[in-house]
Amino acid sequence: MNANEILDVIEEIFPNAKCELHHESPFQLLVAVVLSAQTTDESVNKVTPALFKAYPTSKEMARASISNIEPYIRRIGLYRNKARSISALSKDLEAKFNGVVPSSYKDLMSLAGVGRKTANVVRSVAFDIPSFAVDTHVDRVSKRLGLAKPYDSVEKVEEKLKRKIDRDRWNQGHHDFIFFGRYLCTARHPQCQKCPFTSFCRKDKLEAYKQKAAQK
DNA sequence: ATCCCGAGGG
DNA sequence: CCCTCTGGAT
Repeated sequence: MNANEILDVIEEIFPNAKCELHHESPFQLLVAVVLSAQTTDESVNKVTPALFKAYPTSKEMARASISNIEPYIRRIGLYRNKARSISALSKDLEAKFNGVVPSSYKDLMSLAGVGRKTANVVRSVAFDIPSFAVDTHVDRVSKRLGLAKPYDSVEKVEEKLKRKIDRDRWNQGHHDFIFFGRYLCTARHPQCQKCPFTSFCRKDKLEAYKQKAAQK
């Protein structure tokens, strides 16, 4: 089964895969994605309503002190780094881009706390530019399904997925993999009974590789 | 390679 | 108790 066929099957199981981070503007999406690092989006959605009510745009966020931002996001973890990031990011957005979220990798990744993965999500969801963000779910699922090697970096995984999947399916395919990884092919106790791909799954090989890499 | 870090699930 | 959650900067 090739990558496009795998997507066909996943879309039968999860017909409504989409971005689940609540936001009302590209700026709010950008902040929500930064907050989502190592955190479930469900947790992010619990804190963003109050945060965005207090600071709806980069203008208000840039004026807030970090110590005023922290209480809003403390519950999601990594909160000091994240408060510092969204403060600096908002100030930069005002100063360099007049508060308008840019769409190029170069401009997006020049912002505090924004790396390749966050830039890809913003490009895809806010601007509908074909992109393929590789996060923990996409990385794990791609390697279990044999679309990437266990030792591939996230950059290499992104490159391979973009090569193997039709360009007009990149944005939807990203969310398909996320839903598959979040709700079926989970990290800890995947529901292999419900999985249509067990005949070629490489979960065991991936875990063996990780074991080996963890020693030393 | 390590650190940041709280919440929720098993 | 232990693991995982749409990472990024140092």
